[in-house]
Amino acid sequence: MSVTAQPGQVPEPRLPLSRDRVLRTAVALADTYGMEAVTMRRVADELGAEAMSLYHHVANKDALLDGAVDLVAREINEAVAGLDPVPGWQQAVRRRILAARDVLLRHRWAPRLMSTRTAMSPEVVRYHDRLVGLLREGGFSYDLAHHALHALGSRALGFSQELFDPGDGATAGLSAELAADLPYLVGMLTEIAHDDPGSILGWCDDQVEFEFGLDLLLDGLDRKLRKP
Amino acid sequence: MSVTAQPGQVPEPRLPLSRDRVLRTAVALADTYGMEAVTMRRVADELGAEAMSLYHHVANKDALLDGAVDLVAREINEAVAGLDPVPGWQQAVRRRILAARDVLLRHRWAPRLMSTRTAMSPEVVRYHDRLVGLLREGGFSYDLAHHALHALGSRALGFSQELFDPGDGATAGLSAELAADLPYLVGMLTEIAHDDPGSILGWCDDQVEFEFGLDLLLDGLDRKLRKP
DNA sequence: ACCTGAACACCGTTCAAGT
DNA sequence: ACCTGAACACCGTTCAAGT
Repeated sequence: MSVTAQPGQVPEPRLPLSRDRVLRTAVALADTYGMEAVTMRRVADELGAEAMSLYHHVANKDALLDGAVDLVAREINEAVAGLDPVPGWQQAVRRRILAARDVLLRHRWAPRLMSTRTAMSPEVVRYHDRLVGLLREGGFSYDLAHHALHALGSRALGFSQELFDPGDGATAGLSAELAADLPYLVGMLTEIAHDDPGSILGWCDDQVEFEFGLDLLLDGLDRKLRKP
Repeated sequence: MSVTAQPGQVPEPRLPLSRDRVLRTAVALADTYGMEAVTMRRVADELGAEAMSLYHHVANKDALLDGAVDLVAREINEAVAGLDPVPGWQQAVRRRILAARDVLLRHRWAPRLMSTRTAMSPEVVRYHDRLVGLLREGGFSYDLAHHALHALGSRALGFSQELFDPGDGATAGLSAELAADLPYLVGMLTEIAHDDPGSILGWCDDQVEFEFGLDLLLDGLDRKLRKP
């Protein structure tokens, strides 16, 4: 129903669409309902428009997803830019990466999308440029910095691939039959359950494990830096 | 056209479908044409059947993909089982992971799928059980082995997330304007191009970088093992 | 210029029906 | 039991048409 403006009532003049509004809507939808809710029809609906209208602001769905990733990466760069300087390259890199991680924890769909996108996000590239800058200031050769980026992989941006999410019942799914074939995993689970009772379901603290892996890499890099 | 058997000619009695045939066909399709070719209709077509027939052997598409991942993981476990024993936990783990990687290089679609699947593959779990076994024999506590699995992440199975694939023109895409904002990445690229001319496009040797990161982690773990 | 409706080619999947 | 055709609800996208 199209209505002309009425006196004394909000005319609802519907903001015109724009690339930025489209991308922000996609991000908001993914934040709230997950990636599978991000369809052209749904995004348009949220904006009070038709699916086809989006194509005037975004080349196609791939471009829309690329744009959404770029928006999140910009948020990371802004968070990282606000960080106080810290002495020591290792601490500086560590804090920067954990700050990036904080942003990604607010957009849990983003890591998977980032690793799927084929086009590279300018903001993601920018993030890595600044990270190399931090390493250079810490005394890294470009060659070692390059290896460092590869070694860190997705950890540089604050996430790492979790192969199983023990949260959804890794142990619960272990039938007695299956367990018999998995002596080491069962041993690991039972011992840790004994040391720390009540932690068997969802027993892996993601943050702790992420930092463990990160520190292992940073320590190793520091050693290579000192005696190449 | 349905034909009755004719004398002197192959009757083409079409093998009956089976879960195994369905899964193998899915893997073969993905190997040859990539994941996007794996649709219910296409898999059925390849088997000379209708899409709906697959549902008698596989619960739905998700189950089909889970099964395909499991098939690849089984291939990894078989390859790994054939490895000669090696002294030293670090070398043993290293060789096992690189053997897993060799298998995944034959199924390039599999890593992405493995990290997307929500259900856990029995064969993937089995792989990790044996890996923990190797660590235990090397003197790891269950606690350190647990941290080690998390630290290795997808590297344990032989892959790691590449954020950009420099193969598709990372440097080519750098306009002069953009480059001005990326002093460190440009510096890195130009220096390495100078040291190793002709390697600018696709200059990152995936295998070398994978092993660099892997060794960094294994060295770090060894240090923790010796003085906890 | 920006937006839209109808239509197309493609999904995964349900259901009732065939053998 | 195993397999199938038609149909449904949902995609992304093209196109011609509206303002």
